[in-house]
Amino acid sequence: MRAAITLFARKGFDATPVREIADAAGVTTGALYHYFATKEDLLVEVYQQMQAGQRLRMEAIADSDLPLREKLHAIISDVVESTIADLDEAVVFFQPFHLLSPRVHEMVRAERRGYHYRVKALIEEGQRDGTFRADVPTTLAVSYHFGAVHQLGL
Amino acid sequence: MRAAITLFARKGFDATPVREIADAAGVTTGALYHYFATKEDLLVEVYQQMQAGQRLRMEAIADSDLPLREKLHAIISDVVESTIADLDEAVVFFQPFHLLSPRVHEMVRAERRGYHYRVKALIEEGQRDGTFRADVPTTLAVSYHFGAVHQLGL
Amino acid sequence: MRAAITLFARKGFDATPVREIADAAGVTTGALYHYFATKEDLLVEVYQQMQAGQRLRMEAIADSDLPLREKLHAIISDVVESTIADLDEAVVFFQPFHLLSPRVHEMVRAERRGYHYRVKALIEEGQRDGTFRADVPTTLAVSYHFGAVHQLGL
Amino acid sequence: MRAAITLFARKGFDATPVREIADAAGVTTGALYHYFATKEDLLVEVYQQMQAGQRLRMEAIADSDLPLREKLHAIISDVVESTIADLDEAVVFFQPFHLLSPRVHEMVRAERRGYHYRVKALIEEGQRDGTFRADVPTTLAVSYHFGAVHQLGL
DNA sequence: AATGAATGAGACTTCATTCAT
DNA sequence: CATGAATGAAGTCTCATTCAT
Repeated sequence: MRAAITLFARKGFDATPVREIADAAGVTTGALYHYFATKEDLLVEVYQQMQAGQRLRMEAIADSDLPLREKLHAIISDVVESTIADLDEAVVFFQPFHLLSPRVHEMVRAERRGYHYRVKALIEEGQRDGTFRADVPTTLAVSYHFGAVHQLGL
Repeated sequence: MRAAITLFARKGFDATPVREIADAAGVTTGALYHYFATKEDLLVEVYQQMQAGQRLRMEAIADSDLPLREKLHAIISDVVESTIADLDEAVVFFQPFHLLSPRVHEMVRAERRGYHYRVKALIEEGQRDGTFRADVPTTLAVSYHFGAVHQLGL
Repeated sequence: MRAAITLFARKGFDATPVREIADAAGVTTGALYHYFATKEDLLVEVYQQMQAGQRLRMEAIADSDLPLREKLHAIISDVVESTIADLDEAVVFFQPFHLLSPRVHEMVRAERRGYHYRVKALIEEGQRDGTFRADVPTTLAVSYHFGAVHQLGL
Repeated sequence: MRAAITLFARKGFDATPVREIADAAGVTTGALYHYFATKEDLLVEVYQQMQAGQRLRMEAIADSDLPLREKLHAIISDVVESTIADLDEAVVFFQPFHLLSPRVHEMVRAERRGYHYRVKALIEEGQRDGTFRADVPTTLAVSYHFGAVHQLGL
């Protein structure tokens, strides 16, 4: 999966032959197909692993007892830091996922929805208790900042 | 080129057979190859057309005699509007271009650099004459806002 | 298609690589796939051609104004003769078609049904007008004789 | 071997992966290869088992002290009955064996020859002592009737 | 200029078979 | 004896590109 991430980041999914992934990983294609039924399956598992990691870290922060303002700061920082920490992973992760198979597309969307939903809840909590301004649509705020962050990372 | 944009947006460059573009355009592959030497050439011309349009509109605004603040507003608005006006084009345009061929990559980078350079100049002008705050790195400001805008558009 | 018939007869469908058919036909695999979308498609067309020929000849006899007894004789003779005339074709044709794809299977069954139905009608006509014995189930008679003939041919 | 027969009957030899046979039999491929050196070997043993059974039953009848006419009747009946009793086995058994490996091919031919030889001997005995008509080529009679029977069975 | 059949390299995937454990 | 991961050759099919007409 490491090899796959690196190559998908560098050349894109379609432009990366399975053979090359296998070589980079030091296995034969046969062996690779022993563990991943399909090239797409490999992609799916890569995404799942990345998303699970990101979600877990976010939830740990959200469930902590930091003040709201610091929670949000920590969450955004985590995105920036993890992006920088593994650029290949980030490149794959923030790829226009509508180009990928419908299966991956739907999976990413679902995860993303959950992620945004949780962050939105935090902001709304802040708006209610006066920590944050309440005169801006929450969704817009979320999208705008994440968008900016992602773009910076890449 | 219209057909190519639509298909590249929907399925990605690698996943779009030349044959399909030709069919969608109502020509034969032979005819298509008469005008574009290569599939990649077609992509290059698509990018050039899109970039030329965007740059021209930006420069018209920058060279106008609007007040600085309104110039920047108009430029950003133009990005948002043109994104919305032709989503397929936008999807192709804001694709991670490092995945495309080195040739396209370099072309896009060069154009992008020029575009940012011009916008940065406007901001710096504003910072000098007191229109804008001067305590933020200009580059960061540019990237952050364009990043946010792009992300919103898609 | 000639090349395909020969090879399918000699080695069976599964055991015949597309490459080999193309070579035998003196074309490239690419060209072959230009005309037949799939290896299975090629098989389907081979069957259709064979069945159309056989049915046409049978119907010509059935619609002629020969006496009934001679019609049946001619039909059976035609099966024997065409079997001998092109053994490769016969080998493919009388293969256990349930092993082939469901699509071919169903097509062959449908044709076969039509063929048997026509022959059965002739026999029944003969039974009604006293030309043939009427104390044997028609279906059994048809199956028995065709079975014998096919087996002899192969 | 049971599993193999079922699958060979249903999908054909070439279209049946060893893995699937092993799974159906509830063993691992490794274990299967412990008992059969080759996929083809498995096929050979399947055929041998089927042929041995059929030949033994035939010889028991031929060596009995039934009258000739009843012997032949019993032999044909046995073919019909055993065909019906295990259709999967019959499907494999009456497959166009020239498609199988030369080794199996030759084995089947040899057995078949022996079988036919014995039956032919019975018929000739009957022709000499006047039980059967002697104005038909024996070989043709044998082939014709077995062919019909096989075809009916399948 | 247009056509579209042909090319052939290369992609994904399967599978009989082996072998260290 | 059994396991099942690993091997790698081979198979089907796709597709960018060419070229005679």
